[in-house]
Amino acid sequence: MLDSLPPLNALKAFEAAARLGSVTAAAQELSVTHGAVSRQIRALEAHFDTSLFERAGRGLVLTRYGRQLHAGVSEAFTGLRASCRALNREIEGAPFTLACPGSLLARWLIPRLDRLHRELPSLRLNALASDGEPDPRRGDISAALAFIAPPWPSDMEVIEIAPETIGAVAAPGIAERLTTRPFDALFDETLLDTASRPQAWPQWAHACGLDDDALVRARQSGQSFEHLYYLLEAALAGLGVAIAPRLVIEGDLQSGRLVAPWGFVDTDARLCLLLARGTPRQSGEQLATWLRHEVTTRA
Amino acid sequence: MLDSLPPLNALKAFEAAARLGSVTAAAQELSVTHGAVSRQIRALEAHFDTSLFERAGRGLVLTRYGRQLHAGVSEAFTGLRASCRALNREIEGAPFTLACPGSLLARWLIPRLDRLHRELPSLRLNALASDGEPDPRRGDISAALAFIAPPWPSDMEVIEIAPETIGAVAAPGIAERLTTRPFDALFDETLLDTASRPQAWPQWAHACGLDDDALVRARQSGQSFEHLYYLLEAALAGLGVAIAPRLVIEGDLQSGRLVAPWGFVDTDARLCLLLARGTPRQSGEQLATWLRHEVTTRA
DNA sequence: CATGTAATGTGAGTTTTTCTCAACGGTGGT
DNA sequence: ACCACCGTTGAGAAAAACTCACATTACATG
Repeated sequence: MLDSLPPLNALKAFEAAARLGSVTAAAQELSVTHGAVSRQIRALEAHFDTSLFERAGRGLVLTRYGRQLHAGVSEAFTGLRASCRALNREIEGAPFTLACPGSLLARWLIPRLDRLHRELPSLRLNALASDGEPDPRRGDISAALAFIAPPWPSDMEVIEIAPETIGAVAAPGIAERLTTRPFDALFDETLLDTASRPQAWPQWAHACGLDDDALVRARQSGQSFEHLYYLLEAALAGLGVAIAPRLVIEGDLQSGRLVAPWGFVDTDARLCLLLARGTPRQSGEQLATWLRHEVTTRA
Repeated sequence: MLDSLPPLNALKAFEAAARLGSVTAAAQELSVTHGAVSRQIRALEAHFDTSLFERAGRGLVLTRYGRQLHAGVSEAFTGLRASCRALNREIEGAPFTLACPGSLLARWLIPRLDRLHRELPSLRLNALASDGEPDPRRGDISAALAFIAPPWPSDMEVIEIAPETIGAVAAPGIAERLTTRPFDALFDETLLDTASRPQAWPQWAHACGLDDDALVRARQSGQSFEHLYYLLEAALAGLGVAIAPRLVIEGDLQSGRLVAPWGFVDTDARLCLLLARGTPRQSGEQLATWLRHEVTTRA
C-alpha cells in the first residue's frame, strides 16, 4: 500500500480550520496557538502542492481543492471521533469484576460495598467469590484481591494494599477462661486452621515466642477446614481457637463475637490487588487507593 | 467540541498493525522500525487505558476492544486515503493554463509547444493569449508569462526566466540600403513601435549612444501600433524599422525575414513567469526550468 | 532438549517535528 | 486615521517520534 496519507496532524488542523472558517478558532479548539495551526495548514498545502484556503483579509475561504478535501476529510474525522467515543464509552461502562476469597468477600468487602459504590460510582464494581487460586487472567475478571507472598507473579500487575496480619481468635467464652492462665495454656484448647494456610499457626506462634513442639502436639488434636469461611464459623461457634487474618475477622472483633487477646503479627504475605492485563489501569489504581484507605483507617 | 481524538499517528500505527496482524509488517509499511510502531501502539493503549492487542507469542491478536476500534478506524482511514488520493488526482490532472502575450505566444511559444508537450507531458500545458495586463489572479489561469520590470508584484510568485533584450529590426530590403550609410541614418526610416512600450526606442537608442533629439524628431513621423503583433507585421511588410524584444522576432531573424544589424541591448525588464496563488509550485518550477533552458539554448 | 529464528518489548540517546513567543502586515470597522 | 482583529513568519524551546541495541518470549528444528 502506497503511503498516500498526508501528515495526519496537519489534516486535523485543516479540518478544524475549514470547519470553523478561522485559524484562531481552530487553534482554540485544538488548544494550541494560532501560529501552530497556521504552520500545519501550510505544511498540508505544501504536501498537496496547492493552496487550500484563500486568505481573504479577515478570515479564510476554502479554495476549490480545499472544499473538496474538507468534504472527504470531515466525514472521515467524524467517523474517527465517533469510533473513539464509542470505544471510550464501552471501556468506561464495562463493569469492573473483582474476584475475592469468599471469606474476605463476605466478612470484609461486602459490608463496605455500599460505601464503595457511593465513593467510586464510576467503577461499577462487581465483586464475586473466587474459589482456590485467584487468577485475573480469566477473561471475565478484571482483578483479584488476595493474600499472596512474594515473589509476585510476573505476568500481571500487582498492587500492594496492606501487610497481612494474622492472629489467634476465639469466641469470648473460650478467651475468658484463658485470661487467668499462662499464655501457652492456649495450646490446651482445640486449635483450628485452614488447609490452605498450614504455616499460619507456626508463623504466629514463633513470632509470639511460643514453643514449637508444644504447638505441634496441640495441633494434633486440632481441626483443619477447607475454607477460611468454615474455620470462622467454627470459631464463632466456640469450637476452639482459630488463626485468621485480622482483616477478615475485623468485624467480628468489633461486634464482640470474637476476641483476640493474644495480638496479631505480620506475615511475609501482603493483601494485593492483582490486575488482569487489559484492565484499565486507572480503575485499578482507583480501587487500590480506596482499598488502602479503607484498610488503614477502619481496620 | 471535546478533544476526543486520540493521537492520530498512534492511530495510524494501530490501524496498520491491526490490518496486517503484525508490528513488524506495519513498521515496514510505514517505513519505520518495529520499535516505533510498538511504542505508538503502547501510547494508544495508554490513551484508552485498555489493551488493544493480545501478545500471542508469534504475532498479535486484537482484543475485543481492539477489534471494535479497528472496525471503525479502518473505515475512516480508508475514507481519508481515498479523499487524499482523489485530491491528488484532481490536482495533478488539472491542466496548467498559461497566459501569454499574443505575439510571444504566436512567434515563440507555439513553435515550441510540440517539444514542450513531449518533454513535459505531465504538465498538460494549455497556452492562451492574454490581452493587456497579464493577471494570473484570474481564477482560470495558473500562470502568466510576461515581460515586466521591477518591482515585482508582491501578491504572486515571480520566477525570472531571462533578461529582456530589445533591438531594432527591419525587413532585409530596408536594412540593405542602410548598410553603407552611417548608424544614425536609421532615423531617416519610419520608426515603428507599440503603444504599450513607448520607452523602448529611447532605451535602445540611449544604450547605443544615439542622439536623443534626433530620435524624438524621427519618431514624429513614425507609427505606433496597438499590439506588438501588428508592429511585427508592419516590419515584415517593410513599412519601417521596428523595435522589439529579441525573443519574439527570433524566428524571423533565423528565417531571414527580418534582420537586426544594429544589435540588441538589455532593458531593466525581465521575462517572468507569474504564478497564481494556489498553482502547484512543482508545475511552475518545472515550466520555468524548461523555459529558461529553451531561451538560453535556442535563443 | 538445546539451539536457532522470528517476533515483540524496552531503555537511552538522538533526531525531527511541533509549538510558543514575539513580532509583522494587511483588513475592516469606528 | 486609528484601532482591533486575524493570519503569517523567524527563532528558539519543548515535545514527540524515531533509531539502535539488547532483552525476552514462543515456536520450529536438528
